[in-house]
Amino acid sequence: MGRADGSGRIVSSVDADDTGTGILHVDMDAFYASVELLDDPSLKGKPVVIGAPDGRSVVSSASYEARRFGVRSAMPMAHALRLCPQATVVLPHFDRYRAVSAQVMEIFRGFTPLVEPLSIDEAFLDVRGARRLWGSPGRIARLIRERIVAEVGITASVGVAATKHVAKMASTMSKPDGLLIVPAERTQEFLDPKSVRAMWGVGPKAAEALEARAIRTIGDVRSTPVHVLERVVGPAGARRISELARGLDARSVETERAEKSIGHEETFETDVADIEVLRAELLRLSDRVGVRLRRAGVEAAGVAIKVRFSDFSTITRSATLAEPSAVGQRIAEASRELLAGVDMRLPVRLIGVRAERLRPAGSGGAALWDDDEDWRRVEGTLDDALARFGNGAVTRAAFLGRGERPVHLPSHPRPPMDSD
DNA sequence: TCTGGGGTCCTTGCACAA
DNA sequence: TCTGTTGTGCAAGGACCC
Repeated sequence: MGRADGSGRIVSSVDADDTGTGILHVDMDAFYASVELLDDPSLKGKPVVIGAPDGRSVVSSASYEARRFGVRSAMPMAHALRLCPQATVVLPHFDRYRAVSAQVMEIFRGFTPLVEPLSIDEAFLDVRGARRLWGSPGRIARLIRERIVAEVGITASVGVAATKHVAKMASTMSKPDGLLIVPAERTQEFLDPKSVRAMWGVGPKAAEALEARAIRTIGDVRSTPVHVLERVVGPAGARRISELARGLDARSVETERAEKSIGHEETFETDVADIEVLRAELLRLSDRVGVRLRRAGVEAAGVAIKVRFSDFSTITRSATLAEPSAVGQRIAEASRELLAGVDMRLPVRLIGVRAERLRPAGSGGAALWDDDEDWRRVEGTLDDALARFGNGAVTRAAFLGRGERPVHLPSHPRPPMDSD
């Protein structure tokens, strides 16, 4: 598997066993900071913090030199600069990060088409079908790391395992600039002693609740009955962590993922109590959301707003649009109506708009078809439904126009208790 | 210390349809 | 006609991730 190398990370030796593996998790090291160092070599060896130096911003990324002072991502910038006053603060250049990210993802796709980008700086790869061309998963991981350094000039850490969850944990432990391989048969040995906090989906709240019941390691999770875990993290969470603790993770590497919502939010420099300023901000944010919806070729069936008050309490309000839309003006109208229903008891720190329940543009209609056995909802027009199922079979049908609110109808056989 | 912005998923409560 | 049951969708809030 791997050994500690004295710097806090655990890495595998060159000849490490990779039997039974095939999933790679590749994670770029201090990505934004690394790209900035690449573009300005004079920053090398210095503590660098990415973010806005003013007001209410937080740290987006920090070089490993800055991390030695305790600076971490998501830390308020003011706090970071108290810990490390000599740090160089660099404004983020997201377009540049996206370009470098695309370059790295292309390197991945040179080894396997099964690449699932998780965020701008990390991805899962399924290399089980690439053995004949490139060799074992461990060898592929080494080649990928070498190519990223040679062609992009930054470093990445890679976890190699039989499942996504273990691969991700392994890459985290090997950071920075490391490689950790967990052969399939040693998965349990790898997982058992790790803290529950290392598990995907266990954040500070869940970890605290688990630890309060003396469930501190992944091994403890494994030996705790699911019904006990359910009381701590709910039924879905219990099922998930119970399986992950046993090394079970059936999730495959997915190359396609449809966006489910698109939103924008903004924290004001100083809190705002003027409703007209808030309404203007909603229009501005809605316009940006509309542009992104149209670019993506989708419409929103719902709109949600988020309001964070000066005491950091946060509320959300959402509504279904009369008609799915990708027009900023319509989204703004809906947002303003939602805002009108909010109790503005305190000045506002942040306001946001989110378009939800996205669907392909122009697909707002649906035919409802009843053959006396089963209701079905068919995307498209009534004619589409008749063409598909035939006039004779359709005894009742209705068309939901784009302006109509969808009617709730079961898409399954009626339950036995049905009384009509 | 004083908390960004982009998201996803889960839980709870309510309303509705049959 | 009314009621209990069940499935589903919506709304709101919260945890979590990068």
